Amino acid sequence: MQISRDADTDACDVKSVDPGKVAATKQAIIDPAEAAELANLFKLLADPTRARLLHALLEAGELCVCDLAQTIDVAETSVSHALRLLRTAGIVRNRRAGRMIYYALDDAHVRLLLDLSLEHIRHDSGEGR
Amino acid sequence: MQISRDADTDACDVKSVDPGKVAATKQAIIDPAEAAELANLFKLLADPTRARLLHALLEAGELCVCDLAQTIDVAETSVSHALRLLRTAGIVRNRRAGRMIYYALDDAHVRLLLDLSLEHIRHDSGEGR
DNA sequence: TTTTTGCTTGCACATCTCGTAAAATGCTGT
DNA sequence: ACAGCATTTTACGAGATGTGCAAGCAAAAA
Repeated sequence: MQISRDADTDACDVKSVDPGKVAATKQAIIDPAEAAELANLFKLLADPTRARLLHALLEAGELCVCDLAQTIDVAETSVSHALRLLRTAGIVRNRRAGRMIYYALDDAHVRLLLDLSLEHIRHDSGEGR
Repeated sequence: MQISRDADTDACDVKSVDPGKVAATKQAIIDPAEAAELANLFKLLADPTRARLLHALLEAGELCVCDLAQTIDVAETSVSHALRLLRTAGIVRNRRAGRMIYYALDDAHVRLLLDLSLEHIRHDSGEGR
């Protein structure tokens, strides 16, 4: 069980139980940059307010900020802050109509993510760990 | 469909632009408890270390902690912390073999989420909105 | 014009999260 | 028993995050 010393990815002596598998997996997985991007996407969904906001838009199609705030029962300021993040990330889109601003979902992948994860938690509910 | 003023959900005078849509959406979306659960699921994926960890397990099938740490190039302690969260949430499963502990994915939904979101960031790269 | 309405932004604060270091646990081999 | 290794746990500090308040802005109403 000698340890490969060539190290195509790392420099000195590191102990691996299965160096071959490590090397193979190492180049199969996403790089740190992609991982950060992926994490940022999930971070946007990882907040109750934003999750409900997105779900509301998924159901209603389009809503102005005040109705959105009322729907999820959160202060308008919070909603605005949340929407800003989602807008910057390209997940929602907004349209001005007079003094109101209507928001809508603008990302097909996010719809799927929401649906899939809803299914997940609903199937898992009631299971102890 | 006139708007009921009794307010089954809110108390006093709140201004809605489209009260009907608000009421309809309000009962169609997830409640705060489910939203929190959903957010917690996404929180687990919303970290570069955990994302790469999961992706590594997705590719390799099963790996011990030290190999996992080496694969994603992170200190074993950090990996252990990350795995604890994933294990508690039921996303990964572990098996002891001698002094090593092997981890593997234990959630089909999470596989789909990972794949779907990878597709997302790979399709969106370089696209402006 | 001035006022009001709908929304956004900047700031302060409390809270949470992640990684590191150090100590503890559990298993193997001598 | 003891030493050594793989992993976990605890404690702690730096950084990030969500929310409310108050001020700012833009469009409609007076």
